[in-house]
Amino acid sequence: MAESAKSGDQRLTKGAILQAALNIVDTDGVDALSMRKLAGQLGVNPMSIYHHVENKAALLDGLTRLVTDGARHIAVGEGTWQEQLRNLAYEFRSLSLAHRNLIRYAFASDDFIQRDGPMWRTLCTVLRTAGLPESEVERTGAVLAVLVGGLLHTEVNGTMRRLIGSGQADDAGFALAVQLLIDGVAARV
Amino acid sequence: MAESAKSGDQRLTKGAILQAALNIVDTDGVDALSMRKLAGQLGVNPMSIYHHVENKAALLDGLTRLVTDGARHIAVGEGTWQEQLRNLAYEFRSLSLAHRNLIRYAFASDDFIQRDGPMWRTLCTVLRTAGLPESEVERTGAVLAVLVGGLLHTEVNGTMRRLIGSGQADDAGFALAVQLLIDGVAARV
DNA sequence: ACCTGAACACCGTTCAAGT
DNA sequence: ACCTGAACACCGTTCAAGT
Repeated sequence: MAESAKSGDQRLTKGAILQAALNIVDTDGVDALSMRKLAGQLGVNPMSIYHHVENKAALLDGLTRLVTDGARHIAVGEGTWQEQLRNLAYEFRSLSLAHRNLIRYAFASDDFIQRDGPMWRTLCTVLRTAGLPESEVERTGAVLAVLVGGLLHTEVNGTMRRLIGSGQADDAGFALAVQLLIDGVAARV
Repeated sequence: MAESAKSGDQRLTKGAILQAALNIVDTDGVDALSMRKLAGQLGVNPMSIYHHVENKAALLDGLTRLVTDGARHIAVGEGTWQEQLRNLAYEFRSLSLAHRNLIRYAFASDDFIQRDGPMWRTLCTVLRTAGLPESEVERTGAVLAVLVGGLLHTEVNGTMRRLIGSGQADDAGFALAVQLLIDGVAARV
């Protein structure tokens, strides 16, 4: 189990570091990630890591970027703006659920939702095709991004499941929330 | 500045511990709170604290409960259900903004939004008077609680201000979001 | 009952020294 | 250029000893 990824390449690379770190975070959470444990996992001196990564914060940043790069290829479909909005929300969701522990950490930081990121731009485009006045597009986009983000944050940390006592709590809660938001937008076009 | 709260009472009390801890969190953030620094602030041996508080996690829990106890006295007014919902949201907001650093931490935990807490109960009551079918009250309540919570989380951590580049970004964003949610609920009654 | 000092098992990070 | 060991300045927490 330990001493992974050390067979062919004796050189330590940033990619290997990120991969091992993501592994720890995915299985044991962000709190379980320490430079020392990560080094142990890589079979390397703890200080070697600092030659490829500035510090622990930068490492976590790199992890977040690695995982959210999947957002660069979002297809929103050709349906109505309601369907496009729903698709976008579900894209955001599956991206978040793929690495729950990391995303839970990322939401706590203050720069997770990126202005002018691919997701943001798509969202604004959809709102424009919905017929929202240009002066309201950005503000509404920000609010929607933040609301869906918060929604996913509570799904990922288990709050949603706790509040709704049912089996399909997360799916049902997310679907209801998205529908509610779409209705809210519809009232403003 | 240091050695505060040690004049009359030589006995260490849980109340004094919580107060000093809240002070540190309010001014320097949750990460700046350590048992050792807290003890220094109280002019006491770090280990003395453990006679009044089980551990650091319990201390932070106590802090959260201390601050959110204000929710016990929420008045929602006599207006329409829309006005009541808006009032409730703004009560939640002022409670959150009073201790930004602590609330920022609390949102990251998985048990901040309490089912059957005073806020939850009020929310469900308002939804019933709005005419929402009983079978949907709890689920809708959960979703609204979670959405407003996420909204406040991003206001408190600065995301909202960053996404909307204006001066009154937080106020405008919150108002818009709440109106959008109310419209969403209106579409379901 | 309450307080304390020493100690344990950890952290992130710096820095000088090695190859 | 990359790696490493020792060291610094911190953590939370346990435990035996004091009053």
